[in-house]
Amino acid sequence: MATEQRKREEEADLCGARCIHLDRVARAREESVGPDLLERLARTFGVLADPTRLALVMALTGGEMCVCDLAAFLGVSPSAVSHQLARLRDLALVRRRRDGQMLYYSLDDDHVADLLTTGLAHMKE
Amino acid sequence: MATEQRKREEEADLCGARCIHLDRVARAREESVGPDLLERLARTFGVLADPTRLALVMALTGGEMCVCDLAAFLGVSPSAVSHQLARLRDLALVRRRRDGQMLYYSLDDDHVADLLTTGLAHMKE
DNA sequence: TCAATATCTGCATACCTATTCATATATAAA
DNA sequence: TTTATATATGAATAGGTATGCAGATATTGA
Repeated sequence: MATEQRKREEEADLCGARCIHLDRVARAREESVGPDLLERLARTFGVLADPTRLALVMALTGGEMCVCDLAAFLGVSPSAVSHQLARLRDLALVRRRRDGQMLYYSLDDDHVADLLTTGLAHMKE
Repeated sequence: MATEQRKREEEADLCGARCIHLDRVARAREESVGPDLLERLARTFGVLADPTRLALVMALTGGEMCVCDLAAFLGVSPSAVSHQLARLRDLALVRRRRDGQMLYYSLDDDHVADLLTTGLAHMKE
């Protein structure tokens, strides 16, 4: 970790920029989160970066739905929806409940809906 | 718009799923946002979907920084940072202020920081 | 006006991802 | 146990994207 920071400082001299405010760069480093958390957070936002999948998540804010409901709503194949749901599950954005042959999906917690409302609030300005 | 919904309903019969809860699908449609807004929102999350660019935005939560500061902090070329900042500007996530030859970037509003904190809160569970 | 610095942008490439198809798994009913 | 339905998953492909490089633009100062 410390070696990586050193490496970055050296590269700073090589990349042609010489106007660096060392204090601000240092503070940004102190406040920065670890690479693993950063990676996971980026993938979480990445899940919301597709219109189809975003519509899927927004639909679930109204309550649980099964895979075929979502496929009908989105106008895509159940297979595509299942792939997308697997990504959402992998990042713990949704959870599922089995009832017979069907699986009902819902949002994992309130944070997910919060992200949508905050994002929408930013649009309206 | 109405024709598009009809099309989706027809496709629902073709894609092999027959367990549809029409009421839930209908409600999801009523509550859904327009495709343009959906597209823009998806691109907004997409901007936050890259670890490097996410680190960039998080750095700006601590105050404004110029391009070379960010390049040094991230360990990438000023060119790459500039490309990324262009995307962030395009979606109004950041704004810039010129002072002489340098451009200082900062977050556009509090929503951006809110997205980060909500996302991080979701990680810690 | 000319040179230097900081930033921007078009192009090319390597990587990532969304979808479809085919197939596998799981549950229910006959 | 066989069949049908609902969902999951691996592989392949097409489209999107992050990056670096080269050149362009903007501001400053001589």
